[in-house]
Amino acid sequence: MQKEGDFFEMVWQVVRLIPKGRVTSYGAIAKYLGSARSSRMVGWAMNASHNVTPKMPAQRVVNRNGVLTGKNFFSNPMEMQLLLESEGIEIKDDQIQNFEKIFWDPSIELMIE
DNA sequence: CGATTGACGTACG
DNA sequence: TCGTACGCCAATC
Repeated sequence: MQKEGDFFEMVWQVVRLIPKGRVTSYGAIAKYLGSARSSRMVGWAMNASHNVTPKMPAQRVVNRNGVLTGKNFFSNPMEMQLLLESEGIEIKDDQIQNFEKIFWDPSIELMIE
């Protein structure tokens, strides 16, 4: 039935697959879905994620800069950082440290054959 | 129904 | 190298 939300569903599914202590970017997810330039749609999908269950670790999704751009969309902006820090991710000034090291690329980790 | 915005990213100057 | 403009697609005004 929710076929009109296939794109959103895919985004949510990928986000749920993000391992603990790892993060990914909107562009990576969009690229994995086949539309690297549709990164905005990923953001929209996350915005709709508030109405989806189970709640996905949206805190693990950041922009390509490694900055917590969507922290303002959480119940409490600092909650996003706290959640990431709780997973072992180091954050400084809303920016993820060692972003390249903990970066989780679905198109690579999920291994598209 | 048309125009604007939006949790981004890439291209161009 | 940094700043600005444009593009994607969908939802909202």
